[in-house]
Amino acid sequence: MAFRKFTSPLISHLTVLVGIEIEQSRLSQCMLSGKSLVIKGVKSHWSVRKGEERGVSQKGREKPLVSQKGREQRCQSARVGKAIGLSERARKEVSVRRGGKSRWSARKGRKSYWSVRKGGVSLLRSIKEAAREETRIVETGPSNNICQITSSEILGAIENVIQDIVTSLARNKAPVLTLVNRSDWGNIQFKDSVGLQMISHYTTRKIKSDCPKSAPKFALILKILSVIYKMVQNNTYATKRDIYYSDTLLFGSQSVVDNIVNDISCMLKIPRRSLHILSTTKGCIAGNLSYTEEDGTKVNCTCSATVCITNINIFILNIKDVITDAKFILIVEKDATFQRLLDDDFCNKLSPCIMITGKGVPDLNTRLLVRKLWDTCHIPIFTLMDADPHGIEIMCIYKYGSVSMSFEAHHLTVPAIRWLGLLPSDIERLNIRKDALIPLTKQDQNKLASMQKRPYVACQPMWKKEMEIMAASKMKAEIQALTSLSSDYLSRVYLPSKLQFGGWI
DNA sequence: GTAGCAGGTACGAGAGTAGA
DNA sequence: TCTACTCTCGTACCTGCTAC
Repeated sequence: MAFRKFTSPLISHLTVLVGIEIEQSRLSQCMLSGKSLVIKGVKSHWSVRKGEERGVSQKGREKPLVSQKGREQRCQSARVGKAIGLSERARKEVSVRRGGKSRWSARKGRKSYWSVRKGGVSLLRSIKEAAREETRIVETGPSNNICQITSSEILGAIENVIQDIVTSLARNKAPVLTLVNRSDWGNIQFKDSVGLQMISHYTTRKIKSDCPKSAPKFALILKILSVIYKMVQNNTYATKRDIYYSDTLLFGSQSVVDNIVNDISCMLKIPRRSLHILSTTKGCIAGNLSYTEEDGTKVNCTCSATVCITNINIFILNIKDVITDAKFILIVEKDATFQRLLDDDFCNKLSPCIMITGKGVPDLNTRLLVRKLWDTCHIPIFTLMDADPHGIEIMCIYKYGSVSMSFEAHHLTVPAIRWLGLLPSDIERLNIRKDALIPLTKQDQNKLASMQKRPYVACQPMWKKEMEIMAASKMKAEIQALTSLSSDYLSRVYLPSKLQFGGWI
């Protein structure tokens, strides 16, 4: 009786939150017998398993949970925007660049940074050497196989969480959810071959259902778990934004949903994409690359007279038949620079290559794609970032991952990535005008100082030196600062020189 | 055509708060 | 008082809409 008295109202509340109808009479039997929970009212994951055996319908994937129209509009507008070529800002930049006087000829005769290196090696040779170096690095790393998690495993993991909650209720204990401290550097270790990685004995935090402070979060976690459960069952997809808009009053703000989704992903040890939560297309790719998507669609990113830019979507992980003659991959921080290099036909002019931009901080899809291409092609990957603390930060996210997503580092990082530019030492070496530079703000300086303390900086003495140069000069520079030298200095001089003479660190 | 704003993807740091 | 946790704010990048 005591069991029923305690569990009935709570289970009722719980089932409303979770959206899963649990047969109470069977539940109590399960509690006593230790058998699995009986869940009804929604399609059992067993039927999903059977569906998997029959083959999952593509149609289901094309029918997300909510806001399908809105997402399609966003993706469509992005496609159209890219297809027409330059963005508004990029066009503005081009107009500003007109009239820029080249200073390259003026620098002829001055002792060059490059001349210090004994005899310039050819582009192909230096790149091949770099590739061999990267291969040696990755060989020491862990397996690169990205495991695919089945729907039944995901549903099972969620059911285990619910079962633990119900078991606590049955024992007259307030249910508690245990989450990993994702933002704690103490839970992170640095491995040169992987990047930032979560340690096995990480610290956790408790989300108690009987504590006024954490109870709302406890409920929201269950709510989102139920959303994920249904999406996995029905093979539908949604963005975090979609989930937020499904009940804005309940969630309050998008950041609440963002945090909980990441917490759930970390708690279940299941990547976010496997939870059927995807991101709006953000990254773009162009260059010497073609592949076949999971549904058989052939995608050609090859740059030619008509620029072809492909948006990076959630299904990038399942691409096959990757064909490329590219000698290297160039990751560009900003979309404006990406567009400018496409205008200059950089992908074909120098040597066939692939260009990728994550438009600032990269989303998961872009990071997955970089990793996928690295695993598939084994060609050198270089980054072109602003010479400021945020540029370095973004590069580190590609190379070593982020703290909060360290539990997925194996699938997202490429430690072999090299910093091609814009290096703080380039600012003085190229004699970039002072008025093209920007003073470091106090926040920039704080960020730089905190980054210098990070574990991966210790094993990158060249990076450390560049950071020290930036800290000492108290100045930063955007990639666009190179246009103060000449309008096409970046694609005509800077990048070819860097690639030819191995100007990366 | 341009500027401003809202909203989208990320990230981290630090202040504030509640509980032990 | 200390610790753990949450929330806010700031950074980067972008697009789309609206008013002028």
